[in-house]
Amino acid sequence: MVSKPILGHPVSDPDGSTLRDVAEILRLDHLLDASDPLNPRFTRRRVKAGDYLYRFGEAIDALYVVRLGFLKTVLHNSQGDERIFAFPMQGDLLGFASLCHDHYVNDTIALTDCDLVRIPIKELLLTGYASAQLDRLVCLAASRVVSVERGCVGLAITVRSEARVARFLAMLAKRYTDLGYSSRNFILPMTRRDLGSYLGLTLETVSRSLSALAGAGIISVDRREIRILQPDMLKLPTEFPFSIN
Amino acid sequence: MVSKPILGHPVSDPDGSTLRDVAEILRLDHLLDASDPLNPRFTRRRVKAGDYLYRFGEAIDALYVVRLGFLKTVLHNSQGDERIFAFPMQGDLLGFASLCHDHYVNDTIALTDCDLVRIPIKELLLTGYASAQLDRLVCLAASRVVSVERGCVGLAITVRSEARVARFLAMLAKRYTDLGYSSRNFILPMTRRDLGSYLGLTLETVSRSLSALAGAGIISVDRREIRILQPDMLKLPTEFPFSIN
DNA sequence: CGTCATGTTGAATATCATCAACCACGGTGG
DNA sequence: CCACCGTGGTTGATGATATTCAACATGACG
Repeated sequence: MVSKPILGHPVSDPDGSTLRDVAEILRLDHLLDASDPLNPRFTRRRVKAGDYLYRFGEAIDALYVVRLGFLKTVLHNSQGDERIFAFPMQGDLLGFASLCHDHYVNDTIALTDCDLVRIPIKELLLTGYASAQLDRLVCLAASRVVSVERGCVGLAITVRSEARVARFLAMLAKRYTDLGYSSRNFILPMTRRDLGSYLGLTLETVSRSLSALAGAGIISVDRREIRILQPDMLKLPTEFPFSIN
Repeated sequence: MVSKPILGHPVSDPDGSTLRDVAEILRLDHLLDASDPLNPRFTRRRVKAGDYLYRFGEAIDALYVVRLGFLKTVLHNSQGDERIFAFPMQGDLLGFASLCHDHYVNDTIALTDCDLVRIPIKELLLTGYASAQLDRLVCLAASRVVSVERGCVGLAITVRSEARVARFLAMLAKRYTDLGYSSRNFILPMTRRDLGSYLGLTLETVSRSLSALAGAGIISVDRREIRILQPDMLKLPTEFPFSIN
């Protein structure tokens, strides 16, 4: 099942990936030179739902690219409560913020069973070898990380809670569309609490906002199952003029 | 004046910078190989207070590293109001979020007279030449951008307005310390409105929060002039356990 | 079948935005 | 020199909105 094609990109080996595989997962394969048959091979890593990909403070030895599944990126403060600031999914780069430190600066936890490609730091920061192409890939993927996270800042600041939730759903739907999945029906991979932490709201407010959107006939909600009835109505409030992704 | 040493890092040429200069401004010079005397030379760019460094939608041709001064990074939405999501200062990398697009994805405006080093995109994404070292520098500087911006997300989401303002001041003080300036007395380079836009507050709330902190004896405020009286009290509410920077 | 995690909904309270008045400062022009 | 005006900043009163505390519903799992 894992070795099957993902969105039309066949994977040569269930336990390893070429640089080309990585580029395809990142949707940056158009930037790769057609040559390079003897690419480095990257190992695969699988993480079960609820397990940690890495923990705050661990020595950083690799970045990851998500091939399948959902995760959450969590920061714990000294009082013990947590703040989620990203829900990485297929095609996202993980660990980049930690690169300039010598340890991971957050916890990253799988929300669903996940399948990732492991990019060793050595591979990345070493001069020579095929690193030039890899550097370019990582640079551009990282740029996208920044770009997306800026959207999230705007999202978290927007005043009306209903608008925040609506925009989050719109962003998620857009990402599903880009990946070739249905953007009308999907499952929220995170709890209301997680979503609230991400959006800067309490879980009750998230629940109320979802109910309100459902009451207005814009979506229908059944626990984690979301059905978008009026896509246009989701994006309208305080839309930002750059593409999230 | 511009050609004078900055924080002990002499600059060889007032109108050009070597890769080593860039590394020093980024405070990443320890990562550079000692060799490479024939580095690429980067041009300097000066921007007057109030002027644009670049505008949303312009074709992206360069990243910038701030050598001196303060700027603001602004996103305008369709309704015409603006949202600030960064106040780049000395040692910061600019434009990285735009790298994965073919145009700048925000407006960047100088708050004070600024002096920047221009890093052409061609230089960056070209294989060969001294690009390996430059790539490494940019990658790590970009990682820091992400790291800092995540702190800002947490900042913008934190519930109490007073805590947001306090944490912002603490962050700014820390950055001044790192640059070798006084962390007890400094001038806010931005208006209350800008600060509010950045923190997700109105300018009135920012003003009130500053007054409240002053009333508690934690700081003293005279328009843009801030004096920190009790540094410990600034960081206490909802402190995040990773270093901003 | 009970227990736990998750989610919904209600009522009371705290907090921030809004609207508004006012002050200080810097520049311009009479 | 001073009146005038615009920008930036402070402070107050009021109302909208989200949080908090709480009760209850539902589904998963042993």
